[in-house]
Amino acid sequence: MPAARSARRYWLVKSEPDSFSFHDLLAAKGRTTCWDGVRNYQARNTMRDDMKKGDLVFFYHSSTDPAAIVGIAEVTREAYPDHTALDPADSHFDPKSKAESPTWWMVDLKAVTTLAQPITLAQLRGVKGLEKMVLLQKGSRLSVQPVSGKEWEIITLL
DNA sequence: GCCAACGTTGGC
DNA sequence: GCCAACGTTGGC
Repeated sequence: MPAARSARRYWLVKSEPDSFSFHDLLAAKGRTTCWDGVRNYQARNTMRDDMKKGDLVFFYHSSTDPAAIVGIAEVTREAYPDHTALDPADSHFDPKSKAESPTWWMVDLKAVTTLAQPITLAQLRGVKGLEKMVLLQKGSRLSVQPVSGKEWEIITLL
């Protein structure tokens, strides 16, 4: 038997809906996609080291009006190498990444729930208890980020 | 479209 | 190791 897993953790991923929307995730095979193309080390570390199968993820639409959390997804596969970094034809190609020692990693995400009503960024900014949420920090642009258990509870109860 | 904030790169 | 220059993110 594997050791008892630690408590489920919570995350938030950003996507520009013009590139890949929550609707696109719902339409994907198995409602699942690999979260490729992340090229930020902090976000990479989160995916490679911290996101575990069964963790839940807010799916956030950025650079759109209004920016908002639109759905919930689940981690269904833990970190594996991001193949797009090794493909010269891919826009996310990174010549410094090697197959034998990948620089970039990704997880699989599966759509779980569409929010009946998107929760907008402006709305989140007014919610007590979310003052320290990474998403709401000035200048925050991390595309894969942690959400505390308390923050998750507050938001899902809105 | 603007631009502030941020991460990365590269010269020194 | 510093830091200016650059490219990107993402709200507005």
